[in-house]
Amino acid sequence: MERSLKIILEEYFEAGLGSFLPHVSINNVVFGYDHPYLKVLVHRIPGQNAWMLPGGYIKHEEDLDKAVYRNLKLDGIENVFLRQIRTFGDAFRIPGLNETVDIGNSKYSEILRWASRRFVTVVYYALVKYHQTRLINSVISSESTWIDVNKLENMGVDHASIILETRKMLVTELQNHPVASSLLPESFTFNELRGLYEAILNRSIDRGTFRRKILKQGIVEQIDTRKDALGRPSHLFRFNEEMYLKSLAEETKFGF
Amino acid sequence: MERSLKIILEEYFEAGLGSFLPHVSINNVVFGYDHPYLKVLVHRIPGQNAWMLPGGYIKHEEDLDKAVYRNLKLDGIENVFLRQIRTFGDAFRIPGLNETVDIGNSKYSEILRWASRRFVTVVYYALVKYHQTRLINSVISSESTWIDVNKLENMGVDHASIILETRKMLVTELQNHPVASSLLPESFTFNELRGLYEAILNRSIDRGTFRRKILKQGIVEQIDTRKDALGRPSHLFRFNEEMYLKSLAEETKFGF
DNA sequence: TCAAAAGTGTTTCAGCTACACCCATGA
DNA sequence: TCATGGGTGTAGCTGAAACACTTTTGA
Repeated sequence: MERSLKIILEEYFEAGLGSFLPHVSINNVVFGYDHPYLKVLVHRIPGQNAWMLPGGYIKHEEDLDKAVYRNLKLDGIENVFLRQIRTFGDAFRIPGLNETVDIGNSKYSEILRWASRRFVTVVYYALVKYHQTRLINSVISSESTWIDVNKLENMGVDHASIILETRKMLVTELQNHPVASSLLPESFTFNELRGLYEAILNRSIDRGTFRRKILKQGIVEQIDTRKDALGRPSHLFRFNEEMYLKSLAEETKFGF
Repeated sequence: MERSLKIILEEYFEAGLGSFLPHVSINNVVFGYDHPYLKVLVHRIPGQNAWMLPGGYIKHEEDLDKAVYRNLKLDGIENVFLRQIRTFGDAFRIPGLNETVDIGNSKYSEILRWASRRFVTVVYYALVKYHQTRLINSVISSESTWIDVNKLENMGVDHASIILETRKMLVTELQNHPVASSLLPESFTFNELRGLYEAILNRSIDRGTFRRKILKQGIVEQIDTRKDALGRPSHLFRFNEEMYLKSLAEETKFGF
């Protein structure tokens, strides 16, 4: 296992350590919705037990946002809703990292030494359409998977707490903007939409109240009727692009 | 002027360029309230025309937050409410920076070269009690001053847009948490408190509605009566520390 | 005709808005 | 007694919550 990690790292850094900004990394919290579960994307590199958030580094003349898109693409993630959360910058946020440094002289040791220095990490969250996403095992990870956001087990370094903080931001985001559109397929039923809201907010919502509230916002429109399920068939809806963009751009207005 | 800038920079970097993380900087948007104006703190270094946000760099084994406090203290700013906004990371966010680089070999040139490379900047905002603050002209600036947040003129690089974005975050913050306590003196009248809300939200608020709303939250308590002004004397209030902390910690609950 | 799920009606309650009115003070 | 600002009362509106009711389908 040790050997394949070596190869993987050398491949990832093939352009040389000098092509990346030192001391700055990126981490992405990628949310997906698999009715009725809210999930988050994690990685595991060979020979390691703990799950990690996907991440990467920034090239010297690359915009921060561009670097995030590039890294997401390595996992097969495209067409996402992307937003920055914040930067985590405690000097020793990754406990004991320095102890793992090899003292050899190979390129591998050089990489390990580089990656084991102090890093400030800029965290983004991304919302993707779960069922339209095909994960790729990128150069840096041999295993990618979705885990239930309420069952974070075996997360490495400070990534569990990063996910928890990001989850709170997602709640705030949902209350201000109809971001659900980025997590659902083209068409969906009201039940699926409500399930998503319930998953994010982590509580149940009255069916009638929910329906009226969403309909009044005018962000969804009926397109069809589904006849495949048990019980009374439900209508299919899609997001009204125009209204959706409009309410995305709107200033949040509440309180005073 | 050129000469004093040289001295100043050499002083600031006396411990050597190696003591700071390269490519990462900090900028602070410091808000103060001088009834009825919301103000922001800016700097100007010798020989320069444009105003800049105060800022600095992070030491190798220094927490990000600690670096921010250290840099604020250089300006005489202490006891602040501090929150991270986001990180600005466009590769060329500072246009034409490289053109200013001298090609000499002095320590001064070395500093200029170091500071002219690509920087990712982590932006914080701070709320301070304007009338309890005495600005210090720190090593890095020869001029510090408060400017009206609605009259941003002659701001350098991308700092005007950073202030504008931060101002929006402040609005959101105010709607979720009673951050006004960090901007007002110990005691204040309802009119001053309302003036602050109006300054931040940039609109007028009904007197009666405002008073009832604040009183119901229980975050202020009456302490005295002021008799020095024209017209009917107003009551003086102070923030109730307990209730204030409680509502700071509260999850924002609105919308669904 | 029954279970299951979609969809609607309706009552109640809370909170905000706007504006009018009253109060306390100094000139 | 008037101007100036502080402080209160209240009618009307809006919208959320809760829950009961109706509708449409498959078995």
